[in-house]
Amino acid sequence: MEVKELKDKNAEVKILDAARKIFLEKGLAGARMQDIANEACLNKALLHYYYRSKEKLFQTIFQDELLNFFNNMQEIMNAPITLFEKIELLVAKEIDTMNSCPRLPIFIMNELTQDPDSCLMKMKNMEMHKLYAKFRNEVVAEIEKGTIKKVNPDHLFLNLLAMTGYPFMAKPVVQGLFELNEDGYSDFIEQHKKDVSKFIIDSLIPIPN
Amino acid sequence: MEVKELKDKNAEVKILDAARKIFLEKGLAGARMQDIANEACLNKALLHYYYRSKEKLFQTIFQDELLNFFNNMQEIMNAPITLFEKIELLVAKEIDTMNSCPRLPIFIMNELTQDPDSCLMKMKNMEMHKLYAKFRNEVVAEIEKGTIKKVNPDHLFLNLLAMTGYPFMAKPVVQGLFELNEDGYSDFIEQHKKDVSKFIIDSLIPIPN
DNA sequence: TGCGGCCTTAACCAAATGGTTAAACCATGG
DNA sequence: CCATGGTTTAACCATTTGGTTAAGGCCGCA
Repeated sequence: MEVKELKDKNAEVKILDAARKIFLEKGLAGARMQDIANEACLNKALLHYYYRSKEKLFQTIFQDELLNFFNNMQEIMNAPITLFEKIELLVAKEIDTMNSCPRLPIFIMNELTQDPDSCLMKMKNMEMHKLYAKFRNEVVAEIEKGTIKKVNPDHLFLNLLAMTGYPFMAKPVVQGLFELNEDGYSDFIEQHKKDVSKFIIDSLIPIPN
Repeated sequence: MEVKELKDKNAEVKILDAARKIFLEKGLAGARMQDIANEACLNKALLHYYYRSKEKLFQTIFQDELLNFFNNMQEIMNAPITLFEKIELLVAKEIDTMNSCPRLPIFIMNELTQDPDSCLMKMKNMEMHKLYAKFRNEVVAEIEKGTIKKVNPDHLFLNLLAMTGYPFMAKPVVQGLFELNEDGYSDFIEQHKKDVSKFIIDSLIPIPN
């Protein structure tokens, strides 16, 4: 029985891993069930045995990746650290996550764009807004204390997400624009991590009188 | 002859317009030739008559949109205005362009990700790097004059692109996060336009002694 | 060893999809 | 008024694709 369970799990996991890879690479519309089966070294019928349809399999993967995508945020938002530390951590961890899976952000955003209604629902379910409210409140509090400049927290947070996510979504453009090969791109991203933190935090430090 | 030419153009243009709409909406893999034909109120065979294949039709559209996407940059980079004015103009015009076609950036980036090799080639053809070099040189010059802080022009420029492009690419997330309906989103983007310019320019102004 | 139930697969199916073709259409010029 | 050229269409075709099924395999168990 143990051996069988192991095998089961392996089959299911193999499918999931393969599906993740193919869907991330080609998106829902571009992915073929046969590609996933090949990637998993399994028969196509297996996919339908474990997951009823392409759509179901996709939703399984997508839900997972969406959580993955916003996971760091959850942790960091609730950590007992200063605002500046939160910003630094958010930037660093977000970039690290994407570095380990560069197609994640463009995949997520593209599929969400294809089906924005389900997006709003999912984000409600994940209580994204409540999560973000913590950040916003802290920014407002710091402004009232006078420890940071008066800025709009919404735009601040969006800019943070933008500067961390965009370099991955626009990877080919970045490589073309700055004439970077793969190694050069990696180095660039590593610099970018520090640059973004500094950029944001500098923008918040009040002008000394 | 005039009438026929008019008709010709109308048919070709109708196909192109329809294709643009469908491809932008669903991407290359998700778009169906029949969808395009329906959208254009024409027979599917017409598409193949004017453009040999789906791939050819797509390339026509894509090349066009890529130019459209980087068009503002070209103009503004060469204008005889100050660096700060260039930054303001870049942000404003880039956002205006995307506002009139919100799916453009995610479409471009997603398709480029699907085929990064052709991306590098296209960007070489468009001399993007030469175009960007103008901006970089101006930043370096201003730094040497001491009129702006010492910053890395590459990251500065990437951040500019990121903050302008990301809000459109991540539109569903932005709407979910800040609980915005369509009107609220439009207003938010309009604020964002000003916010980003200010954010960048403030980050460049040297700290007064 | 053989029974029984879950796994796995090759073969198959219907629908969708990109693409072709041959015939009809239609304005123009002789 | 017909011949001619490009233009438009309905019907058709081959392949791909998501999905099904029925037969066999494998494993623990008696």
